[in-house]
Amino acid sequence: MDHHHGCESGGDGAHAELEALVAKVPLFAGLTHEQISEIASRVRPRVVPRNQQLYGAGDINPYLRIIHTGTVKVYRITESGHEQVIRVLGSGDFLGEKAVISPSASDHFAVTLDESEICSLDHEDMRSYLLRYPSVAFTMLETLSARLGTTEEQVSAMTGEDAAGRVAAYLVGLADEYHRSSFLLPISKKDVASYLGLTPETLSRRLAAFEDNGWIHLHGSRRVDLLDIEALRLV
Amino acid sequence: MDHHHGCESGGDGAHAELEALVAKVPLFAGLTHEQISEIASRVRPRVVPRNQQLYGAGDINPYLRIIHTGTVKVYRITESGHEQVIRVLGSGDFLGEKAVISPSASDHFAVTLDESEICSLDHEDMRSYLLRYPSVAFTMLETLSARLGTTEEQVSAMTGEDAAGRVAAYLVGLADEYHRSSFLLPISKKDVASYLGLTPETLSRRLAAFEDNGWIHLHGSRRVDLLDIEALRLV
DNA sequence: GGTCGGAGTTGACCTGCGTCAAGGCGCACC
DNA sequence: GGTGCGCCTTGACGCAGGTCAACTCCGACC
Repeated sequence: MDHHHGCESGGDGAHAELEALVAKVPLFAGLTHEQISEIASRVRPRVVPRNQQLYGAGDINPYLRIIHTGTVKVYRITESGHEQVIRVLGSGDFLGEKAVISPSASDHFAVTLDESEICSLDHEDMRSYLLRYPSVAFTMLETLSARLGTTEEQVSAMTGEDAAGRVAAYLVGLADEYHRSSFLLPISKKDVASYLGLTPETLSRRLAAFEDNGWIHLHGSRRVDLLDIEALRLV
Repeated sequence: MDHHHGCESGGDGAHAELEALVAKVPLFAGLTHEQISEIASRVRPRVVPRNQQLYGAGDINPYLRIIHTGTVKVYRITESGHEQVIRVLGSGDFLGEKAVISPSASDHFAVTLDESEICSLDHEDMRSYLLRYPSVAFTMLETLSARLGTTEEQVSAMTGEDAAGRVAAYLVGLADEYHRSSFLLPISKKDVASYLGLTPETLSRRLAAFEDNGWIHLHGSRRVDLLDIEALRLV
């Protein structure tokens, strides 16, 4: 199997591959071939190993990063040392936009969960695309607006739903996203717990209770089968 | 005292006033006089009484709204009936951008807390400004990015800090924002409690405890004097 | 300025979830 | 394929904060 990742540097062939990669990024959908080509020529592709920190709190992160393959976890650490998972990004998603929009030290961390192909774009370049290509800015607005909606939902779930409700809603949400009732958790249970604002112990107990009720079935440490989605929807 | 609100309809004088008003909106900062004038001619100004709902969950809210004066509370209601205050907007802020960016039924509510001057902009018009005037899109990106940061902080505070910590951080945040240690709460204590993910009872108890400690002084139902900001910063 | 309703306060109670602790186990890396 | 670390689970326990209830009080509106 020829591992010829598009994100590696090289000659003209590599550039053509890069263009194909950039063309697939939602953020750049709707641009002309020439515009794609311009962007591709300024992009810095890289294969990042698993568990690599992309940037941390306090860093002046100088790049907008686009994930081609792999998964990235974004989290913060509160003063009291508590780790809070903010969101998990996958193929086609971008991160580091905050520094592009308003340069400042980051207040959160980003780390790869799998080996990932990630392209980096310089701030100045990205700003110029935002100002010159309205569709890029508009797509970014769509994304940020959607993220804001998700995060707001996270807030209201934290106080409006109890542990069981949040866990059930999370599982049903995954099933909806994947269009099936059996799936692998995208992140470790520890991280799921953090994302839901719970301790791992509480998550474990709720899942065990769901399994006792015959609503779900757990397999290994990642696989989840939803047996009674309706019951889960009713919390 | 001549109450000649700029946001009322009328002849050319009113249009000039409208332009002045639009020119002051951060979202439109950096536009030329002509561009401002174009926007002003499409804007629908209105004086909205206190406690008026601007839109509710389920509505297809057809306008981007810009607040010239007054205060607007944005909140959601969870399935379990819990009210969660998401944010409070004031002079110069806008709301309803979500529907402009991705038309869909709203999932939250917006209500005025004071009599407010609010201008409405049609979706289609706003979209055209976003696509034609990059600075408008960029400013909106700045705003959404800042809101996202605030909301993410809300999330981590919910699970990372206890009630006292959240209340203290909120008070210190207000003092920073107003640059003084004595101020009026921008919203009712009930709404503050909701914003912080607490019950009114718990908020009341924490404030009482702070007062017992000599850290703050409460006056009437809205005035707060911070007597020992350092103690509050240490939770 | 009166009056009425909702906001705020205070108290008592109780429970859900965090904390601490200990043990098993899976998975990643060697 | 071994092995060891860190994830996951299970149990016991305590308490922060939610709930219910009763009362006060402010302030909006007439």
